[in-house]
Amino acid sequence: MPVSSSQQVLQIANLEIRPHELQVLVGDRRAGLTVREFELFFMLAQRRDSVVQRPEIYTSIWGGTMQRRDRSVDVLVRKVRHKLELVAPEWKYIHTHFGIGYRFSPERTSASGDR
Amino acid sequence: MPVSSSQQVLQIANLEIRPHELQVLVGDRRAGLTVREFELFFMLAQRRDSVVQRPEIYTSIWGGTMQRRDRSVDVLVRKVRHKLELVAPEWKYIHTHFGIGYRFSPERTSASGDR
DNA sequence: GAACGGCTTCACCACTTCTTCACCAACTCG
DNA sequence: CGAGTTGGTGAAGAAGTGGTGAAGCCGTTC
Repeated sequence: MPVSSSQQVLQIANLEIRPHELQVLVGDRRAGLTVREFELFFMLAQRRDSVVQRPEIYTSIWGGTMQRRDRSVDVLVRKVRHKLELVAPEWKYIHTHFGIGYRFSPERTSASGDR
Repeated sequence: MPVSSSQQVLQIANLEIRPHELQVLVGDRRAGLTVREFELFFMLAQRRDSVVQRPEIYTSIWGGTMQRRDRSVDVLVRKVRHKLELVAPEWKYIHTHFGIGYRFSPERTSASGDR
């Protein structure tokens, strides 16, 4: 039977994203994201290289409308970044666009060892 | 006559899994799983290293749709883990992924660093 | 019909994750 | 440069999820 595109495994840069398992892998290492964290990361990854506005991110994950000054998205981004840094220290995936939102674009940083 | 792939004996780590006998062996020791327990274990073992979501496990064993808060899968996992620990105390086979499901990956638990 | 084994359900508890808050750093604009 | 706004971060309480032992149910065996 066919697999919907949202369930297909994504291979981006050094990442393997498995929607069906809610897993993000860097080589043989697991990022260990929670369900919410994965939803955020996957949602951004699907829109690779585009800036996604905060309210849109919020609605996509929590549904409903984001309140002004709600920090839920920021906190979630922080946690995802942290966990990814543990498994891929020399990479940056989520970039901040001040006053707008976030953008997923894998970029290698200037650290030495790649593993 | 030919044997379907799901009936082939699986050799994984220190385990021998015989689908046609519904037996799991560790060396010459039998795990002594019941039919249900074997179904669970075998189903996960066939998907080695992938995270299988709870509702999928449920459907695979009981059929139908898993109710929210249904603990059948958890309890079954508990029993399988227990019986395997009796025959292979220094191994872990079934790993929990919080909020998602379970993953079969044989790992030695004793104090010897490997990664 | 009593004993037994396996399956299901329940309740309690430990642990993980989520949400919110406060404080500080970074950025924008005049 | 200074005021105001936006994002980064750590922490704490709340909420959710899984581990676990045991009781009840059911069919089978003796």
